[in-house]
Amino acid sequence: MNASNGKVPMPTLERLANYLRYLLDLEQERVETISSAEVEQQTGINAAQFRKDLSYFGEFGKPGVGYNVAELQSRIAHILKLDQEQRVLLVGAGNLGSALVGYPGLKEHRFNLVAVFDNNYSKIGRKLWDLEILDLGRLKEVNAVLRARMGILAVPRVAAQSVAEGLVDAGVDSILNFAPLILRVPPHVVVRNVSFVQELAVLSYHLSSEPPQHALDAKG
Amino acid sequence: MNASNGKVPMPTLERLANYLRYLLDLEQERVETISSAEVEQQTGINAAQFRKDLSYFGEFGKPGVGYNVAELQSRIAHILKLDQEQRVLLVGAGNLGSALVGYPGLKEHRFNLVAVFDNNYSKIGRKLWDLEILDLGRLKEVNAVLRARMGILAVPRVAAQSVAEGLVDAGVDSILNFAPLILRVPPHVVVRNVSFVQELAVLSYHLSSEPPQHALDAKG
DNA sequence: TAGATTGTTAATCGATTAACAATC
DNA sequence: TAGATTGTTAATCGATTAACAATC
Repeated sequence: MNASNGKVPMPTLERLANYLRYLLDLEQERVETISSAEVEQQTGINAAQFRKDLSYFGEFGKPGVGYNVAELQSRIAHILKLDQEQRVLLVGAGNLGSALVGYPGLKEHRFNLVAVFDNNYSKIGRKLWDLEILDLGRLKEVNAVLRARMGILAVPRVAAQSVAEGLVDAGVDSILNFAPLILRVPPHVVVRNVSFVQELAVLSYHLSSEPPQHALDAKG
Repeated sequence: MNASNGKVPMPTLERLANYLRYLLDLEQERVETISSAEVEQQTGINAAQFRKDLSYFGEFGKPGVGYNVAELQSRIAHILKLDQEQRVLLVGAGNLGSALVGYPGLKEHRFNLVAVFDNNYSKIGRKLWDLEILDLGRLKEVNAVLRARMGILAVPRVAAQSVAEGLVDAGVDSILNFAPLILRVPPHVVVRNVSFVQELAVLSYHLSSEPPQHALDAKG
């Protein structure tokens, strides 16, 4: 049910989520079948790449015909476990945490934010959207009941490592980390990092070579 | 001043921002010198990797001694253009946009959010923190004055492609995109994508193999 | 059947890591 | 000088792409 044999490259997993996004669109547009060449046209991802990515998980298409959109969509969703509820804990009820709770994309993909924690007593007990903000100290106790395995870390950098340890102690083994540091976690825990500054820094680097567009911009 | 000769691998650029983060810490702790082996200890990034990453940009250390923390910090900041103000336009004054304007990490790295745009008339004219929300239709006009080259796209998916085109038309050539789609932009424009759902999907996938931690959790 | 397109093997490309001569 | 650590070359590893036999 998982990757047939060995391990799946990380970039493949990342692309899988992209394919899914496009397949959901195509389903809405009542498109029944697509070929890998059409996927390349839509997404810009090489057709061979697409077929190779799928090959880690089995056979999905018919030679000479292509892929059934609905079937492929549902099989990719299944591979990524997006066909079942995933309970998620959020730590950090600041601006970012608030934006995440309000982000509809999570619910759409069946990620269910089941609790929000903070250590700031002026926030504890208040509501973030429809969720009451809980005392960070209750993390383990609360998750003994909720049994979420995913956690989102939206706290300041200085707090991140210790909160991560708290999450792990509470049974979380997948962490989405927004704090700009490399977390130390036990080997069974998977961490994904999102760093706005890193992303902007990479963009900033690339500005160097480009000519300032304004100078060229005569028309308009 | 840029990469001596050829092109720099993307992963190298991403790591550069990480090194910088740790160097700033070390500077605060008054650490004067570090070796690549110490960097590996701190960050978990292979020492040879670190030296190789730097080698794309010149020589930074002294054999037998190591690297001067302050100098290395400032040179990496210079490479990434984080030693000068970068003006950034934000489009989308929703929850995410609001979180970004309030995020202090941007200012710290000299990213300056100079204007916020939205097309929702109930938002235009109101303030997001200290910035007035401007009519999206005024993007080009406003940026003719501000001359920002970076843009952040924090709008719903359906609007993203057309807003991206507006940004490019307004002279932006670096885009940080939070909408879950692959933007079509001219070749001179660089795009970085951040997708919360994609990140969570990759984590969700990995849950499969791991044993539920709670079951093992006997000690209290 | 003829045409189209898959799944997969082989070839290419690029990034990571190890090894080491140069050098402080 | 002896010890430490760099910058870089060479070896390894892994991911992308091209090519094609299998097959609908």
